[in-house]
Amino acid sequence: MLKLSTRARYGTRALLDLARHDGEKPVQLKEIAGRQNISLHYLEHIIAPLVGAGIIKSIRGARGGLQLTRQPKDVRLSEVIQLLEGAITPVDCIGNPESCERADLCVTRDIWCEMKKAIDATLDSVTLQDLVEKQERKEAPLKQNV
Amino acid sequence: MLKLSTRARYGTRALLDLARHDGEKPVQLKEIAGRQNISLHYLEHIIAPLVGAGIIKSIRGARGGLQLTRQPKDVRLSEVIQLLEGAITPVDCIGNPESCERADLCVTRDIWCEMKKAIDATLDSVTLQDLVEKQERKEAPLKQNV
DNA sequence: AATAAAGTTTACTAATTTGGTCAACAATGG
DNA sequence: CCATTGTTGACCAAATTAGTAAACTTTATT
Repeated sequence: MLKLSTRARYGTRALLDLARHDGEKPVQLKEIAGRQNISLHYLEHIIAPLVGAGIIKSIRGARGGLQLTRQPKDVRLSEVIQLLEGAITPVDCIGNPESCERADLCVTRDIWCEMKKAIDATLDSVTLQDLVEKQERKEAPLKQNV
Repeated sequence: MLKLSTRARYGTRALLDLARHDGEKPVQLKEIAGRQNISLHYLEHIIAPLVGAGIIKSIRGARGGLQLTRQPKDVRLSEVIQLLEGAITPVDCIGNPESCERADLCVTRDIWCEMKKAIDATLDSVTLQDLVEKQERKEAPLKQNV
C-alpha cells in the first residue's frame, strides 16, 4: 500500500529533532531516542546513512552527539527520504527500463512515472526549516493554556 | 521505497487488457495471462477482488471469461489501486490517527498526508480509457513500419 | 594513563509481507 | 454427462522490515 518505511519516518523525526536544536550543543542519540520514543539501537542504524552522506556530523566521545551540518532551510525532505530509503521507484522499470522488455510500449509505466514525480515534487517542496516552523506554530497555542 | 506491489501492477495491466477488448466476447484469464506474461494461478488471485467489487463480471463455463461491467472511461485508476492494494496510507496514522498519540501535534504526519494526496490525485486523473488511447497512439507508428 | 561517555559496526533474529504454486471445487455451455 | 472456465483455500519460499545485542572505536575528562 505504498508504505513509507519506519526508517524514513523515524529518520525524518530525528532530523527534525536535530533541526530544532540547531546551533546548540551536540544532541545525543540517546536524547533523540527518548524524545521521539524510538529504540536507541534501531536509531543508530537509521542515523548511519545520514552521517555517511554528510548531512549530519557526529562527535564521538564524552559530551559528543550529533549536529546538522547545514542550516535546516537547506535540507529538503526529498534528499532525506532518498538517503533513508533510496530513490522512490514505485516500479523497477522507472529506474532501469531494461528490467522489462515492454517498457517503451508500456502505458502503465508512464502512469507510475507520473506518480513518482508527484511524490518527489511534494517532498522537494519541504525543508526541515519548514517543519520546525510548522511545529512551533502548532505548539504555541498550547503553551498559552498552561 | 514506496513500491507498488505486483498485484497493483499486474491487476492494472489485466484491466487494461480487458478494456482493450471491451464490447467483444468475454476474455479468458488464460489469454490475459499469456498476453501480459503473468502466471495464470497468480492472476486468479489478483482478479478476485476486482470481480468481488463488481468492476469485472465473470462468466464461468465453456466460452466464459471476463468482461468489464463499466465503460473504460468510467474506471479510474484510483479505484483500481484501492481495490488491489487497499487505501494508500504511507503511514498508519493517516488512516487512524489513534495509532499514534502524538498525531495531532506531528508535523511529519502532515507531510505524509500531502504525499498521499498527491498520489491519489495522480491516480484519480487517469481512466482505463485514457490508457487504451495512449496505448493505441504508441502502437500506431509501429504498424506503419511493418 | 585510566575511565567513562559517546557514536560505529557487525551479526543475528523474529515477524510480516510478497509473490507465488497446487489442488479441489463450482458453474456452465454444448 | 463432460469439457471448459472461473473460484477458493491451503500452503510455501524468499525477501523485507523492524529490531536486539554486543563488541569496538573515538574522545573528553580527570
